[in-house]
Amino acid sequence: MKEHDRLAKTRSMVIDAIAQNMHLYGITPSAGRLYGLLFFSDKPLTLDEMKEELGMSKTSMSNSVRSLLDLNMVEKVWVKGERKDLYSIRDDWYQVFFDYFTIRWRTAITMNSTAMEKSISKLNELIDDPNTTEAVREQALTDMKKLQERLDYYDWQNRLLDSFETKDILNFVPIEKKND
Amino acid sequence: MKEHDRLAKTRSMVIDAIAQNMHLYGITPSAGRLYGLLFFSDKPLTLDEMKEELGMSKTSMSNSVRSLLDLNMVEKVWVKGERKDLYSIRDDWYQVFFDYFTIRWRTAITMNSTAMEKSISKLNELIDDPNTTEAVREQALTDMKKLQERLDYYDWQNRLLDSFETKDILNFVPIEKKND
DNA sequence: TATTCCGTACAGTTTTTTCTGTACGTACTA
DNA sequence: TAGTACGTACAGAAAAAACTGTACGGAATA
Repeated sequence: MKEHDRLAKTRSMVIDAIAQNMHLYGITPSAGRLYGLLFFSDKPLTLDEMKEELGMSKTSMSNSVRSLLDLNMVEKVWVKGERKDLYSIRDDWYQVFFDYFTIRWRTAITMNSTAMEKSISKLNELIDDPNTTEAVREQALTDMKKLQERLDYYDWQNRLLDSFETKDILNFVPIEKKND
Repeated sequence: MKEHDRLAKTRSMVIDAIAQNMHLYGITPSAGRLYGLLFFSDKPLTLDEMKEELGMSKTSMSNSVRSLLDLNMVEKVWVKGERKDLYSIRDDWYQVFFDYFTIRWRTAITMNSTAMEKSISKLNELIDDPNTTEAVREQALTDMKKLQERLDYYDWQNRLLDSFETKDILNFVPIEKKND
């Protein structure tokens, strides 16, 4: 069985690396290991198989799978005559990469933008209020300028994310590398 | 003091949003709050001022500042005749954004690529070994193909990151939005 | 040189997150 | 309809992370 060990060791080295870096996607190392397992698996796996393979509880597998599903990194597969749910890795890496930004970054940018727009509106009220002292009005104007700059930046980020979502970015950075 | 409260409330709303979304950069909410504080501060702050403002320990401030420094989100400022270290936010947002990918993503991609290249090399040995059974050889070939595909994907990511690092991306997604 | 002040390493505590086992709702089977 | 199998909600346990106070090394001051 020496040769199987060599194969397994090779796999686990890669899985370790993947698991360790999965935090970039907000995924725990455990879910990262699961992802690595699915990466090498040539057939979809059930929760019980995962549990068996990783020596963890079924509940953990269920949760990990969900977090991977949320990011479209994994998909549920239907297999005729199989009662259990089956999951396999989604192998269009580029789409997964783009989805991550659409799902996580877009949300964050929107949240921040919304808060800042609300804030700007409140600051405007404050500035227009005749009872506001000059010192406060000045401060409000300074804050508003900062917020406005930041909103411009978020607008840029949104446009970058647009190019991900539409895959336009691939015109600029093509999948096939230029042969030069 | 009603007007100061309104100003403060407006700020804290924005700071909350920032703090909450800072996890995208692998920054804790606490460090995120600090970042928000520095965002609005019109002068560099000392650790003691931060500690005072956020009601946390100086040690925490020290750690938070370091994590922000690591990502180039904050910079140490020298002020004549001041013994304490002063820190202010780096306000070239775009650069900060690019730096994040250079610092965190590039590292991760390199780690994964290295592991996979090593793995491929081991698999090649296994394939060349005359003692290897046919079943294992086949499996090794399958694994190798997967790893090779993944390496191509990492190469694409690296090229995307190159365009960030060189700021070439700004030719594709310009800071100034087109007026259409 | 002695003294004071500053930032951080370190160890211990608190808080948060992750993981597990049990229990339950739903869907398939007989 | 009763029984079985599956996935997940929930509560508690274990592990990890964040936070604090103390103590120390190094730099500025006197």
